[in-house]
Amino acid sequence: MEKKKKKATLKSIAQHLNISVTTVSRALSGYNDVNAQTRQQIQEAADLLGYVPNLAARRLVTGKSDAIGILLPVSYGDMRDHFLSHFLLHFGQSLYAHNPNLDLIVSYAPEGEKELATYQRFIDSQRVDAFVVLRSRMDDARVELLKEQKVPFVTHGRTQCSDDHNWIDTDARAGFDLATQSLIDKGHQRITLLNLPERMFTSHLRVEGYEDAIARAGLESSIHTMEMNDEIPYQVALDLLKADKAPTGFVCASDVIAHQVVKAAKELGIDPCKDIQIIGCDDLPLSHLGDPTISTLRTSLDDHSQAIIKILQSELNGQIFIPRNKLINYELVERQTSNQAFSPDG
Amino acid sequence: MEKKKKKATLKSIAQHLNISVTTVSRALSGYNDVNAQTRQQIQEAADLLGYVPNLAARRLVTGKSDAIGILLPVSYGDMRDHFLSHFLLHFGQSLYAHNPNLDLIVSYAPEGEKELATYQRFIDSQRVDAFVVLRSRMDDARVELLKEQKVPFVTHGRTQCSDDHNWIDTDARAGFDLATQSLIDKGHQRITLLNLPERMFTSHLRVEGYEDAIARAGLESSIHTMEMNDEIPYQVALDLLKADKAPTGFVCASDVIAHQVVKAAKELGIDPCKDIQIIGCDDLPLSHLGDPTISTLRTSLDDHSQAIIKILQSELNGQIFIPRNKLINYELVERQTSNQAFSPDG
DNA sequence: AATATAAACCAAAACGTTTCGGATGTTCAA
DNA sequence: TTGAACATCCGAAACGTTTTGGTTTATATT
Repeated sequence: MEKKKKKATLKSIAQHLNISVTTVSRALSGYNDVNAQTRQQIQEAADLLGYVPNLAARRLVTGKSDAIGILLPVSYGDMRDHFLSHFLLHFGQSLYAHNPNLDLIVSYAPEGEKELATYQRFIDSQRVDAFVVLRSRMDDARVELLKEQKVPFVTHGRTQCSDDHNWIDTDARAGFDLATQSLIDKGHQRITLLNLPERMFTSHLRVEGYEDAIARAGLESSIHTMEMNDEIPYQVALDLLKADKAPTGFVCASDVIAHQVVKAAKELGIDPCKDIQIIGCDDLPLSHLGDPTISTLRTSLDDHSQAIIKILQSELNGQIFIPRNKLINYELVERQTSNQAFSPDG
Repeated sequence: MEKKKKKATLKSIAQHLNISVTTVSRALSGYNDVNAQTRQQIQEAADLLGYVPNLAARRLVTGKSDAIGILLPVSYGDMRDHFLSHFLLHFGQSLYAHNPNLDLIVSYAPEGEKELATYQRFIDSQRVDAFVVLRSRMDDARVELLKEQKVPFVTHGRTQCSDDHNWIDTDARAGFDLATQSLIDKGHQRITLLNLPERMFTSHLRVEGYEDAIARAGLESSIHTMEMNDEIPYQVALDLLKADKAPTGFVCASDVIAHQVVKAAKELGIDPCKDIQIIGCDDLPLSHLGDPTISTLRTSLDDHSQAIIKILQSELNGQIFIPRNKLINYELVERQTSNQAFSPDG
């Protein structure tokens, strides 16, 4: 009671019980070379004094930081990324649920010349035990750096050399096959894929899935690639819908694109739920609240987080390195733009 | 060259230059009791060897962690929060821009019995120098705890006792005055406020702003309070629109509510841009992409982040404690649901 | 009785900083 | 010539852990 507000340390517990610091330390970390009764006394004293280990001291001596780092790859104009921001929230939660003593350290390293230097500083200061690398690129210098420095990491998205590092990714191939097939099943004969640029690895996978389904049905492939903004997909959709033999089925790489197809259709007096049908991807909030509600391919961010954490965990414990990976399934959520009967005569 | 892959430390620099550790330390931290030439030599050696200070060691001795903590107040069913997730992204970015050596540590402490214990553990382990407290509540135990333990913090949102702690908040009073006034200026005679429950402090401020404008114009106040979900606001809007003397102007506490008003209006054959007009709040992505696009009150998340960081900074440097605060302005973004001429005869 | 084994404990070193309290030599005013 | 003031440097302690390499005592084995 006289120790007042002083922070409890191993030493203070030790002299409180007239015992050595070593024993207190070993008792609290569960070593078995301490007598059951002694351990209990120590535990009680620790609880009483409200002992919480000083992490800096522990980290200094062990060299481990018990922290995971995420260096945000966003740049300034790029802050509205729905996936990234929600992923962060989910990952933080999942990490805590998995182990409340693991810290998540969030910093910032936008693509560019200073990107690698930022990673290097992070590694050197030993702030984190492992990284989660977001927005992985085909040819990703971050991956090379981390591999070379032997820092554990998991990428979100595959890269060129996915064989020799950990990654998780969405199964875009299966997902876009599924979406395309569902339109085929409804009787669509002309189905188009509105895709994003090929610099992203996923874009290729979307093409593969789409073409798998198209080929199975003996239909003709029709793919349009575009940047995603508020204007271009809208124009593309407008042109497509005005053409002869316009497509009736639209599989879109993003809900944002799907939404612009809806807009273009409305403009032309085409019913976006019956005359044509549309499936997007990512299940953005606007998709289930809009008018019409937009069908979409959805993945669970919890699945993403869980998968990453599982890999991280085995990585941090394991002695030998085995590259691990995990594909996350897409689920087709059928909403108004694809859950009604298709009337090809529209 | 022979030191190969060994990590550079103060000691290694010191013996490399045949000089004391103290001097190296003081040179690198910019003290002025070291000769200019010596300092330069040290700096060069440090750069050459790629010296990066070991943060654990520094933290151990200084007792400072150079880290800001955010304990997410979300619970599991509650992960879709648009503000929170985007705020996190922005804040991380802004913090880095302000000082790349400050860590942001994200963990998790949902409202409930364990909430305070989580904070306490965080404080005791000295992981962070300061907290950002999100989703502040009127009567907030976290605030009490942090005040008592004298840990610096800023709340996002005011509390009962806002006088004696740091906070930032949106200026909901001014914002809702502005929105209401803009509808008045368009000629609306019956304007209703669709508000969120009063347990949130902001709800009161919205009422004040709304009533200020209504009173100035000599109109009649009409307020409806509801939970925000996919059903209730829709029903409320439906009932309101069907009634005699239905309101023509709708000021909504959230874009989600605004959106449901649009939906209800469409259902009843009422034009949500001309027969009635609607202003939401928060500028969710669905608002500028939807059909119609929804007018909204917007704040800049960068403003939020900057304000918090500024307060944090003076808090961490300052010796005497002066409670600081900052109101963030709302900006009225006029889109289709309020940027056309109003035709009251509809 | 001697020796091996096991159980329980501990002193001291180490981790890499920062900082306190000088120490040394040089310069300048009186 | 004295001593004060300054510029520059440094040794050693401290921060709170973990871990190494023991020692001591009791028990089991030969």
